[in-house]
Amino acid sequence: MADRGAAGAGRYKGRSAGERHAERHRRFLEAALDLFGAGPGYRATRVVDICKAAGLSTRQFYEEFGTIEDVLAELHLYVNDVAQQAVLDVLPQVRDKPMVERITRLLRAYLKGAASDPRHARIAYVEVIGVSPRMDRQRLDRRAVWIDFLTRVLDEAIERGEAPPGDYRIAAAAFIGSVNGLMHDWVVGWVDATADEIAGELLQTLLGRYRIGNGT
Amino acid sequence: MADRGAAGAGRYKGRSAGERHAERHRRFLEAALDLFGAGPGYRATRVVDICKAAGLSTRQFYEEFGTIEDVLAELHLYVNDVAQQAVLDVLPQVRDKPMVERITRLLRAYLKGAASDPRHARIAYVEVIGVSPRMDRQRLDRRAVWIDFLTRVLDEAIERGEAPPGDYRIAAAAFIGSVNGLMHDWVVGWVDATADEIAGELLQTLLGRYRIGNGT
DNA sequence: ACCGGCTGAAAACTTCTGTTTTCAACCTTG
DNA sequence: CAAGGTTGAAAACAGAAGTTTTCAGCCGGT
Repeated sequence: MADRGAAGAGRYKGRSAGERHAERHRRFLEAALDLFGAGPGYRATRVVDICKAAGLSTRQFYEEFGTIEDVLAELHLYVNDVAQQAVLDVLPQVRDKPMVERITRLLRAYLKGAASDPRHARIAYVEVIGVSPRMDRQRLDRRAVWIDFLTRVLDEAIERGEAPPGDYRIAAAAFIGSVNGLMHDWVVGWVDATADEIAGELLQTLLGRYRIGNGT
Repeated sequence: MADRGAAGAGRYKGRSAGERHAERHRRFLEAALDLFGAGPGYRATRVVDICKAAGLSTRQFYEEFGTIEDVLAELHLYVNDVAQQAVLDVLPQVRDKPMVERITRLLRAYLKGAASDPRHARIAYVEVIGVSPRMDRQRLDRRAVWIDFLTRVLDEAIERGEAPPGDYRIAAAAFIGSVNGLMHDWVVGWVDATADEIAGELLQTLLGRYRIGNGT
């Protein structure tokens, strides 16, 4: 009885089990990004479609994910992270700028991060909607982060006297709703406008609502 | 060979075939309004659930509707009609009022018509989203009507000098997106606010965006 | 009272997908 | 080069709904 267990998590084609694992995970995610974001969409995509696009088998799919919804959830977190990182990247550059410019640049950074890849935009604003209580929960969690962020920025605008004081909790939630609503309509092609026009429109909405610039 | 065909579309329990037909149609719709709008929702409702709630059989269901989606489509048109009628009802009363008051009352009327029955609100802002290309088409059609209406009201505000002139086509689309986005979040419980607060918020957004009142 | 349409419940049938299993070919290690 | 893990494709299996059919009983006209 030789040491059979030694081959347990053996190497294969030069890579370790974990590496092969991660590689397939990535291939599944990329296939799903195409299918969900530029193909038939989440609802119309079957497990076998993802497998075919990834060049892998269903058995391997179930080795990586529990359900197809897990794939969507992971993609949702990912596209959100990309947008968030885009905002964080410009944050230090606008620290000492006047509020109007600051908000303009932050908003532009967000939209660039969220929507320069149309597949990302479709997943973030269209495909994740109305899927399940679990996905709703994840969306709500992410939304809470953005509301916090927006609230902090606005509070500072008030402190600096660049916006009239007041309680903007509902207004912040409303603006997030506006972004989601407009972006949805834009992504599905109901609004005929360029990305810049969309950004300008959201900016007008935000500045107009908070009367930023004329701190009465 | 007597006149057998005479019994063709006979009466039954005092009502004609058409009346019995219409009655069942109505019962299916009411059951679905409850299930979609206050129960498990459209996605989680099965044909047998509607039948059970309506006290009818699946065979009768398929005599009235082709698919469960037809039921949703009919309810969507209905709840939209209710909201539209609410707006049309106040229109004559605000003809000669100043713009701020006019828009305030129209918006309040809309929200009252669309959301005083929570089942209606849920169907209009939540359940119809992301269902199918066919439902998307119907949503788009209804949305176009609202954009037309809003554009007409705003053009008149400009004519009267109560808003600065400009091209507001994108802005109108954006506002509709805002309404849908905020109402969605509110209906699913993500925004903790009263109906009046929601109305006030949307009003601030609209007036702020269009600078209504100070026709520069 | 009888005949035939109408009703409502249940069963049967169908289709679509998700999920698991099988199997032959393939790699790596000892 | 033999043994045993690894892979990928296909087949088998399972389950949930949608949809159609059946059938016993009810109703209304002749």
